[in-house]
Amino acid sequence: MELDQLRYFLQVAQRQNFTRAAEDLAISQPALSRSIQKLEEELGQPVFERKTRSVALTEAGTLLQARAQQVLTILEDTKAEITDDGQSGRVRVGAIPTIAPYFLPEVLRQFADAFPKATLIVQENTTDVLLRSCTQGEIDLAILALPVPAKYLEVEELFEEELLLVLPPEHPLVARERIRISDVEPYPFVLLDEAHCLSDNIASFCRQRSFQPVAVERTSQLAMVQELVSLSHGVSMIPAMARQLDQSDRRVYRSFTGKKPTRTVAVAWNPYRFQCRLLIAFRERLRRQRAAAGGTGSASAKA
Amino acid sequence: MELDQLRYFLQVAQRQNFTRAAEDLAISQPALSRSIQKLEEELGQPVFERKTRSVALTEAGTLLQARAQQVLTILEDTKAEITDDGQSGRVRVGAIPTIAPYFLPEVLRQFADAFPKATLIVQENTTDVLLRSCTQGEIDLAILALPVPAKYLEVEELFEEELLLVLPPEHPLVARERIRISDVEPYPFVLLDEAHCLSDNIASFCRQRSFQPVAVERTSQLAMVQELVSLSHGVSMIPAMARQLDQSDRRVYRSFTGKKPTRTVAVAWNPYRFQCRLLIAFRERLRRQRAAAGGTGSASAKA
DNA sequence: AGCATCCATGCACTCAGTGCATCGCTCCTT
DNA sequence: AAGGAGCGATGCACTGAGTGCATGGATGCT
Repeated sequence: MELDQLRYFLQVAQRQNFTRAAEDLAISQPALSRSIQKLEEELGQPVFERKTRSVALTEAGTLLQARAQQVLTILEDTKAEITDDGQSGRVRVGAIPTIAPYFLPEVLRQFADAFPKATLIVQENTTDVLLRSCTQGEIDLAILALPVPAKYLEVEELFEEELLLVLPPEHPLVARERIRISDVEPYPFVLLDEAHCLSDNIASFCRQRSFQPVAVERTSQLAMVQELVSLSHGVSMIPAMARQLDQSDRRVYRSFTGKKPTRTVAVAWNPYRFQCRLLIAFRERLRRQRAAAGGTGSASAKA
Repeated sequence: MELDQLRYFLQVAQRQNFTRAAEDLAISQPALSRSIQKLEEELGQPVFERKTRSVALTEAGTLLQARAQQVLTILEDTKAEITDDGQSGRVRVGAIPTIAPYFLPEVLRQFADAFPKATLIVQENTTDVLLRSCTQGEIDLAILALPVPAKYLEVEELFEEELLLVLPPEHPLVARERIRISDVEPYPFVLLDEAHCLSDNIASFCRQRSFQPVAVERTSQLAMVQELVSLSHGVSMIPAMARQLDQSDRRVYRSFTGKKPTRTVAVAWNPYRFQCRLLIAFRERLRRQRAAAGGTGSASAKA
């Protein structure tokens, strides 16, 4: 049994397809086939069930997948731990799409300046994918919004951030001095796909006020939501950090009067993995950024 | 990093010597040197400190040793778990020298009959070595006498066994109807090396009766103790199971009157490792043997 | 029926890992 | 002080495991 075999195996298991996995691994498909064959020969039974259009893990394969993952993570962490000089290394950050472009760039810039030898890798994905990646050691930490449904992960809250009402310029509510959450109930919403946790945050906040926002349209990007609001397709709620970067005058942001809707931004990581000094430094920077981001966010909301 | 490199590394770490390790691994010394060099190159620092007469682990090496051990054990167990058919496989048994030749052969014979496809490997060693081997996954279970000073190991008592007094035929105590433990205090003892736990068992038992046995001679084998007793070098105490196999009439065995000295035979194993069906079957056989061995032991003691 | 997709197999090649011979260093012995 | 033994490192040549290319064989889609 060789480590390459295990890496190959894991890729095939993930892709459920030899050809694609071979491409990912930058080897030829025959080489991959033979490598897996050899592994199966050694184990005395197949790890994949070859179906006509794809492959599936056998029982043995499922067991091997967990252990192979574990072994490779241990070795990777060991290597990191030994070579940890606090300066060079790799930090793989995951963030949800409604945070990434608004919060990360400044942190990344500062971090890259402070640690020029470090390699930063950013992955943008939905909460569930990020948490799985974090658990499996594919990323080192994830920046997302509460709630975080994950056992075995350490979660630290960074800051609470206001969700602002965004309106088309000609919307009747624009003229209002004070807007309460109940005031928006009659108006249709533009929301993100259900995969995005921001939709959950908004729905959850509305539910507390006993109404369900009616989505007339669902998009996959926050920028698209903003554009659709400008075109009067509906109203929406946008995190303060996204409002910061919005230079357009084709929409208007308003802070709610009374109890304001918020989301809490947090960082999650796998405490069972080795935490190199670079990682600890990165989390420290996230905490420092917290004050800044949270502060600006609120300030802007009041403006 | 390759698994072979880790295996090589562990062997060198254990032997503290490249040449010997190479012999163990059945590769040439240059090949081993280069393999380690490559490993060190990948880690960016040496794992061994080359001293003139031997090599020692560096800090990085110490860390790597633990992880490499862990990884190889996981993989070995995974393989065992996948290929576990309850019939074939390998069982590595360790036993202390004062149990091995008297208790194991019958168990091994029965087990080999019941599981002809299984491979049995027996290692005879002192308690501390066996426990370390068990923890590190070098053996699957260890048969020894209580107490077992090991955290992280599961211990199951098998049976309690009487320690018999063994005397030269012309010894004054031979004529006695009843011999109490205090009666042997004046006589010099022939004992095993201090490395053997039987010496501890005997010393501990005597200490409870407020005396320290005086050893005139120390040997490394129980058979040698028996022979020296025959030659009137002293008296000794011998486990009942060893008396069973002793056909000689050049020494006499006596059971103590009153509280009899005993030792408790137990089996220990590493519960964090995969327990293949063969292993479970082996332990089951040990338990069954318990009745037989314990029974015969006591019966003989009374005779 | 024809085509696309997917994994397995035949064949030739390359280079990483190995063994042999030897070097260089240190320590021990006389 | 000199010679020898022990130990790891290095030069060099070789071999075979792993790889890529081309292709086969099976299945499903249109």
